[in-house]
Amino acid sequence: MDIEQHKIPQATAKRLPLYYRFINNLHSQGKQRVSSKELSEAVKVDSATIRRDFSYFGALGKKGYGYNVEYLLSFFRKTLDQDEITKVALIGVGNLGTAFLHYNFMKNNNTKIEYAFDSNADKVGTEIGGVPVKHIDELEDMVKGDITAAILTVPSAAAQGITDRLVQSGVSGILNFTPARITVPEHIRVHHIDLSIELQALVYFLKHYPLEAGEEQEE
Amino acid sequence: MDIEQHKIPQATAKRLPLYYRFINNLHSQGKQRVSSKELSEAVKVDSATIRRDFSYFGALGKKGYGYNVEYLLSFFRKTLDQDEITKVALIGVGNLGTAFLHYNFMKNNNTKIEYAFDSNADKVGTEIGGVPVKHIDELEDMVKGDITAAILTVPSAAAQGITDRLVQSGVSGILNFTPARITVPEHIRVHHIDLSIELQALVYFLKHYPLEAGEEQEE
DNA sequence: GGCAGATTGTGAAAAACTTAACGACTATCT
DNA sequence: AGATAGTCGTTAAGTTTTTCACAATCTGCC
Ligand SMILES: NC(=O)c1ccc[n+]([C@@H]2O[C@H](COP(=O)([O-])OP(=O)(O)OC[C@H]3O[C@@H](n4cnc5c(N)ncnc54)[C@H](O)[C@@H]3O)[C@@H](O)[C@H]2O)c1
Ligand SMILES: NC(=O)c1ccc[n+]([C@@H]2O[C@H](COP(=O)([O-])OP(=O)(O)OC[C@H]3O[C@@H](n4cnc5c(N)ncnc54)[C@H](O)[C@@H]3O)[C@@H](O)[C@H]2O)c1
Repeated sequence: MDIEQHKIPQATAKRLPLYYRFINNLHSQGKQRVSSKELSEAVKVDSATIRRDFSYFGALGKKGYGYNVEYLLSFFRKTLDQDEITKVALIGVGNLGTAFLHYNFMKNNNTKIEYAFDSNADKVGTEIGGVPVKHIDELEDMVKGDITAAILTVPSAAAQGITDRLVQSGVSGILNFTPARITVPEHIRVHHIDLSIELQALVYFLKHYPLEAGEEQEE
Repeated sequence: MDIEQHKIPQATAKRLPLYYRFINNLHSQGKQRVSSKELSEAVKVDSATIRRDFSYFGALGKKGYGYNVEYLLSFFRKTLDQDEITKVALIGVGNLGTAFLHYNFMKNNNTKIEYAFDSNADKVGTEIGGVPVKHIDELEDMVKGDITAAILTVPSAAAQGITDRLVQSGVSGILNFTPARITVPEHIRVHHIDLSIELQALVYFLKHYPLEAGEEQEE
């Protein structure tokens, strides 16, 4: 299973959850079939790209017909491992961390925030959005063996230190919201989401890349 | 100025704010010069890529020496228009919106959230993080002519409706945090930041693309 | 049963992006 | 002064991703 999976381009892999969500929507609406063109309009991805993406998994559709929503859904559910839940920890229950805890990532999602951690005694012991907030000293004990990935929303000065501890505790992926570019061993995957940079980049594009008719949109 | 700017690859443009931030840090630390290799370690971008990126703007460095931090900083400040402030509005003062309001985007940044808007009467009239919260009915009046971009943090059901009103009011860029893929006229730029998808994609990569020594990290 | 129209899957081309490699140059040490 | 250890800018190669365009083939209808 894993050998063939490796053939799937990373760009495609990143779009899979997006496809999954929209197929899910269609299914809830009772739609039976969908074409790459329709899907394209909904998710704002070129229809040829969608067909190409799907084709990496074999022939999911039927010529002249399109894709069967039910079949597509069950296929993606399997492919995205929607049936097993991945446990996640969140570190840093501040403004951003609290917002995430209130948000139910489980909805349409195979991930669950099991624990949150903070160094602030006022927050420890509370429960936010159904997630218990633990003291950061308990990090290693709670995470070890159980938690696959971590969401990092601590102040940037603390980012590297916490990262090292997460790595020590066996976490294999980190979603880093701090502006710090953290250093990790090679087998650990880090995705950076840098909100200030996103905003600045948008503004830069507005000024320097005025959109003409027919131009591209970004992710 | 704009004609030549268009030669800069989008991938490069997205990295500029990142470079700017780190150059700023170096400058604060009193560092005089920096090499592409050092910068590479700090921002986790290949040093060849950095040299290539910088070279789109001409010869910013000196062979055998590196880059002068002071010069680099002033160059990027100019290029990223750090001297003029771009006014931004935030729509939807919920969990996520509130977190953003508390965060000072002005710090190291040329953007300022001028107003926030919400439909909830309890929130209207308050001030969060120094930003006044207005009623959504005032959107058109406040935004018109004054605001360049908007941060969208409303429930996804409201996203398209608010988007249409933003477009009507002359906003030219939207940072969309809702899962809805909004439709806009061609001259409007939308960047989607879809946090659920980011988390799901990370998990997918962990399962299907285990990192070997020497492999790549994602943004 | 057959035909018009729709839509896929994909080969091939193009575009976009990254990386390697190296000539030219700087700074510093002996 | 000459040797040594960097370092840039850039050319060229490599890689990844997107897009075009169309034969193959299925649907839906008559
Ligand atoms: N809030 C935003 O909109 C926003 C935007 C962009 C980036 N960020 C980044 O996200 C991160 C969090 O931002 P925030 O606004 O939520 O900050 P915050 O100060 O509100 O929250 C940080 C939390 O981390 C906790 N903390 C501090 N040190 C800790 C440690 N060593 N171990 C465990 N917990 C610790 C604090 O007690 C606090 O609760 C920051 O790095 C910030 O730069 C935030
Ligand atoms: N909170 C998260 O961590 C998170 C994560 C991923 C995605 N999102 C997305 O971000 C968006 C906001 O999430 P949230 O958790 O902040 O939701 P929320 O419900 O806490 O906040 C939404 C806010 O928008 C306001 N609102 C509703 N309709 C409005 C309208 N027509 N005009 C103006 N304001 C209106 C509400 O009063 C509320 O204050 C949602 O689309 C959500 O899916 C949030």
